[in-house]
Amino acid sequence: MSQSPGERRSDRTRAGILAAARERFAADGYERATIRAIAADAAIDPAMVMRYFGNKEKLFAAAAEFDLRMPDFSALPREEVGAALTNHFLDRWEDDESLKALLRASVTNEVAAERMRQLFAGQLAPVIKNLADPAEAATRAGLVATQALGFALCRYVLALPPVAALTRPQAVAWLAPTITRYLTGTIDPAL
Amino acid sequence: MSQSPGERRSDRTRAGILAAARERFAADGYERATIRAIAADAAIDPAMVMRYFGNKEKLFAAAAEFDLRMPDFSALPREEVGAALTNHFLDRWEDDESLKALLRASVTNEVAAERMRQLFAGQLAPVIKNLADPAEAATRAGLVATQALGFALCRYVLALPPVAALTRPQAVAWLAPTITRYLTGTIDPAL
DNA sequence: TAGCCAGGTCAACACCTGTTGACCTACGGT
DNA sequence: ACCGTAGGTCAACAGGTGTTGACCTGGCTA
Repeated sequence: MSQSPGERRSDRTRAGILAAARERFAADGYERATIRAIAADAAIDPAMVMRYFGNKEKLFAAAAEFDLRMPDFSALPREEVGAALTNHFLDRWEDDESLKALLRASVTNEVAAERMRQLFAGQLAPVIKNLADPAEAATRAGLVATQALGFALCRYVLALPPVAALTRPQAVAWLAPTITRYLTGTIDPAL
Repeated sequence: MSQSPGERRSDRTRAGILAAARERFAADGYERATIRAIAADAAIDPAMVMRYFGNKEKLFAAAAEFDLRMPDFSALPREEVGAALTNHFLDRWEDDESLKALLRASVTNEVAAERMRQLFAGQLAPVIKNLADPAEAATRAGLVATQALGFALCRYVLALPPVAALTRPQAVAWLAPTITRYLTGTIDPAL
């Protein structure tokens, strides 16, 4: 039953399925990405996907596992945090298709939506706790999410021409001040 | 063949189908909203949907027809435009499910995505032409879209708790300065 | 009153989906 | 040489999908 951690032969196919799944989910969303198509991309039988992952939901859960890899910003000067966070988001978005898969799926799939919520509550909010009043961290994380996800949606998913055309420095120049304000702007207690 | 514009008997069912379609598309997205379910909601036979709208894509096109109803902001003092536009977006979002249907669908359906693009290019950008350098209007419209759609996504679709919990005045207080900057902020020509 | 036709029903089609279980195959340990 | 088993194939299932065409029906007009 057990085997020493040298690689099993199945590890490669398992990884292949996951890679294909990430691509398909990212490109097509949850319902249009079919197990048959994913299996075909991985040059494997659809039944293998079931053997390895149980069912489609679990496959998606495995494919959309995602770590924001938030750095520690607390050493940076306060006025640079916004730009650093903005750059980090854009980096993360561009070198890992999982986020696109997660975003596309979370709009119609409740499991994916819940994972999206936990991403911001569990990975972004804690970092913000080190930068601002911890009691306000969740709200500030939510506001950052609106701008980060909105930009990603417009640029990578909808491909709105003027947004897709922005260069990286332009994008950062526009977004960073917004993010900075969401991180550090004062909250009117009268509201 | 022709008939005076007094109401046909079919107008009511046609409207019923459209209302049901809007609800379903808004709640489930394009692929999960089935014609059978829409027909059931409208208490009608699925074949009627086909008779009236031809096919599912055309039904969606009819259900997701949407007018932003942009007011003329040019009379307002410049510093109030951001808040006014923010409020207008929230109003529009909350009293018409078509926008939610369009957003949910546009993430996986290319026709819907194209309609979303035209919404901002055709209805928002022209208004902005009256407020800023017309050459920059498209870019500014795109930036506004990132924040407006991102906020709507987080609040109405994903229901991120901290974003869903914001009161209307709080939401406006946070968003309006962002929108204002996207409308009027200077663009560094060096980028 | 007869007949036409907009408006509506019904059953079926061809296809695609996730999922299952029976079967094959090659290889490592004995 | 043998056989157990991890890894893989194949064909089929049950159910849901968009879509179609044949058929009914009730009210208006001639």
